[in-house]
Amino acid sequence: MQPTAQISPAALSQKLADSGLRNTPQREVVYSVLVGKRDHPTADEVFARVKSEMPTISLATVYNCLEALVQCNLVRQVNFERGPTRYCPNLHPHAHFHDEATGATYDIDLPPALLEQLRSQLPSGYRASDVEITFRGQATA
Amino acid sequence: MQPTAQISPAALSQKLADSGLRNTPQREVVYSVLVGKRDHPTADEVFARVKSEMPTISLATVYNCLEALVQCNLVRQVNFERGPTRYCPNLHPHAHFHDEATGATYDIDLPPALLEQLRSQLPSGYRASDVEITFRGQATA
DNA sequence: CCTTTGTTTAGAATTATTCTAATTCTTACT
DNA sequence: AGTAAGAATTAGAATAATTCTAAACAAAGG
Ligand SMILES: [Mn+2]
Ligand SMILES: [Mn+2]
Ligand SMILES: [Zn+2]
Ligand SMILES: [Zn+2]
Repeated sequence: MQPTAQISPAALSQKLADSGLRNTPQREVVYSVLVGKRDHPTADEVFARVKSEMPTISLATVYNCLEALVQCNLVRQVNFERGPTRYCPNLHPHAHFHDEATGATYDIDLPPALLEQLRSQLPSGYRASDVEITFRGQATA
Repeated sequence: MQPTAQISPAALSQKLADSGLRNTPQREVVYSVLVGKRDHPTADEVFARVKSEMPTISLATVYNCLEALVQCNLVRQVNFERGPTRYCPNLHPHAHFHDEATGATYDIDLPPALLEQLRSQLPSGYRASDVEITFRGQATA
């Protein structure tokens, strides 16, 4: 759960450019907030964290920035039931564990072979671009 | 994808009673609509189908009935991203395939051994009461 | 019957998110 | 530099799914 390799501002700009998007101070700070505390915050939580660094930013902009980061594949959206969307900058394929008691979310690494095994369960004709795995329960650690 | 074994009204009543709930005509028709067409309908879709049999039912009641059926474990809720909750009367452990193009949802059976393998990936201290697996992609069948 | 408790219902409220339209910023040309 | 065009930001309104509220209705038990 240690902070992931932060990509450089230049790399961020490049990734955005690859999707036809510009870099902006808002996008940089939203991204840095996400990598700074990888606890799968909601847009509201990101907003609160970003405001302390950039008090004039608006919630709409936070939503826009998050959308931009998702679009250029620097951030993943994570959903539990109908709760607010959460944001995850961990790009390695991984599953999520949602602790029902505390609401905390943990990344769970999965061996690629297991993911392949899962995919292989699909009947022919089903082409999956993505597999999403969520554990729900209680973490006593 | 054939209609699953319909449980009898008596069994439905029993299941409801087990959770301290009564059976009602509304709950029976909501349940029968779900088993009648197992395409993972939303509450709105259930509402539309139920209305043709019971035109006076309200949307609030459909939500209440669905909640009751979920509570007594006759129906599962299924969510894709932030879309409206869908309802599934297939009680066997299974995954879902969500066709991005058509919006259709298919049940995918999984060998219990594979589910066990997934669970075994959890670090000690993580007790999962539930695993949820969703494929996203395109079904050409 | 009468009471209690559960259920249904219509409509209001809530919540997360998206949309709108005005302003500001960047970029690229002249 | 000066200007036009396109992008991004912003505040606030709108939307959509769901839940809540409070009143009416129904069933069950004494
Ligand atoms: Mn939760
Ligand atoms: Mn879809
Ligand atoms: Zn994650
Ligand atoms: Zn299903």
